[in-house]
Amino acid sequence: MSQPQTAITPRRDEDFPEWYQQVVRAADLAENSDVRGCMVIKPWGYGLWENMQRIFDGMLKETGHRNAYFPLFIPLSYLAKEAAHVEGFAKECAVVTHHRLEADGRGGLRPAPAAELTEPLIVRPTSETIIGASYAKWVQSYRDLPILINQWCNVVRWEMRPRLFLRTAEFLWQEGHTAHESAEQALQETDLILGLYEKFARDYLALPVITGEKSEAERFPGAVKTLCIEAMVQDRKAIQAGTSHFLGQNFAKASEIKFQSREGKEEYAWTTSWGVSTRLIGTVLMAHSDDDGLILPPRIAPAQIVILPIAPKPETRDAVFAAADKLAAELRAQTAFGEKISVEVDKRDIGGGTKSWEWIKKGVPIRIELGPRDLEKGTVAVARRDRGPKEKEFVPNAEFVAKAGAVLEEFQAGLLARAAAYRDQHTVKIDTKEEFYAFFTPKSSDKPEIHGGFALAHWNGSSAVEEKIKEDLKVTIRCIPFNAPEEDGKCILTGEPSKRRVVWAKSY
RNA sequence: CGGGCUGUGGCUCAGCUUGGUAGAGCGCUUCGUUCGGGACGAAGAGGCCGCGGGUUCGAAUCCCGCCAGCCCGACCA
Repeated sequence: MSQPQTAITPRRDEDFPEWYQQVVRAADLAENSDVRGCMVIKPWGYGLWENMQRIFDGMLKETGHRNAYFPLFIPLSYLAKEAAHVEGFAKECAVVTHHRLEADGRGGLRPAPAAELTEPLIVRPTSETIIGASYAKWVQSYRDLPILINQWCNVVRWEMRPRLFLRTAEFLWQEGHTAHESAEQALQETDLILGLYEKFARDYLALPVITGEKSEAERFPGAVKTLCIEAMVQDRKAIQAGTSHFLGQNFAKASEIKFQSREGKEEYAWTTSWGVSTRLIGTVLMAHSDDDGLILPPRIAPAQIVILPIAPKPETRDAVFAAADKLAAELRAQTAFGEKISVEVDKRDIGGGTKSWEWIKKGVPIRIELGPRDLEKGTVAVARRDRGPKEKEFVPNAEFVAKAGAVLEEFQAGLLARAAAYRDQHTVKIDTKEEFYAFFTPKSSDKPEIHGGFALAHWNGSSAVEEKIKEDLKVTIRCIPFNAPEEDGKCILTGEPSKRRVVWAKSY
């Protein structure tokens, strides 16, 4: 029987979206549920999320934030308080209208007409308004500020075109909501959080991201200023991996968050909000994985090392299993990144090759095979997920235990370097309209190949230009990057003068 | 919500044009041989053919309606 050359079909270069779906499935991360647009996150995928939560939650705590929890349901009238906010979210809200069911006389159930709510509730698409209502009660004086609260929760946005992790009707995220005495302090908070997001993405998810500000067209509904981190994934599209919003006094006015200032005057508070979601899982997948499946950064892998006992003969089984457990215990006593190494021993009675391939597809950084011959020689067979699937190295047992942490750290650094090199390779300065259009136009239009990337090009600052380019090419401004030097140039479309290049790309 | 396509064991699909008692591969169970890289053989389990109606002696197959999913457009973390 002839095996496919790669564990995942199709390959990335053949059909990237389909490849993505197959990797999600092969890695056992999640599956579609019977409810359209909603996903079941399976233990391996949820383990990733738990690690992300633990890490980022720690970063928030260190910077003075505390967790709280606000209701899932929001009175319809709350959403209506901020005009731009309504505009942005009204189209995708789930609405609760009844509080009881009754028999419909045909063996089924229906909402009881007598139990209709006087005011419908919406399922939160985000919580600015309901949290604002609480803050309005909590804040009287400048002495009550700042309020620095975060919540981990689910939200619902009724999406038309769901894709596992990237865009689902229900998703998990954290949303931070802060209120401050001055615009400066709120802006500082917005910057602080963006910095945390960048660090989290780079140091833990191995994602090199561009930080910057969104153009008006891409701004959060109701925000004065939206900052973001943008990553490039392997089809060279951009993906917004996290956003931090300066809300000015828009939501404070809508929710009546007022306080008496140091000067004794009544003033509106200045608020921020910011979030990252389970979309990060999809981002990590698309940034690092290959044609054999998922590749996980060790710092977030639910298991960093898996031990596969090779017990061909029943009589060697007990000895091999015992040795595997012993090795696991020794490895767990070691550290990587200053934390205990996580190790799993897979004793399931299935074919050795099949088992190996399962873990390859799940993206475990290091696989250890331990068989009878190793016991005799005191070695282990080490395979790394960032090398070929059949490459393995026989290493003295003690030596591997001693250097396991260092290997994981090197693995993590390698992923980041590879992703950064890929991004840099596909980030180009473009100065003419012709070149710009050529860059973003695939050679085969019916089945577009992977093309494009990040284009750094000048822009006159007008939304009309953005709109035109979006219409022509489906390309948008991902951000106005912070690190870009000022330079004189001409708008890519109009030729008008421009002071700075912005990042253009197709996006998720 | 508009346009195109598809609904058949857990999964991927054939069968439908030309109606005649449900098929394959993978997966699953058991037994045996294997086992240091997706093993092989044998025997099994599993399906109101998306739902409802119609035509017919007879419908997975033809007709009508509905529902769901996928792809393409407008929206989005």
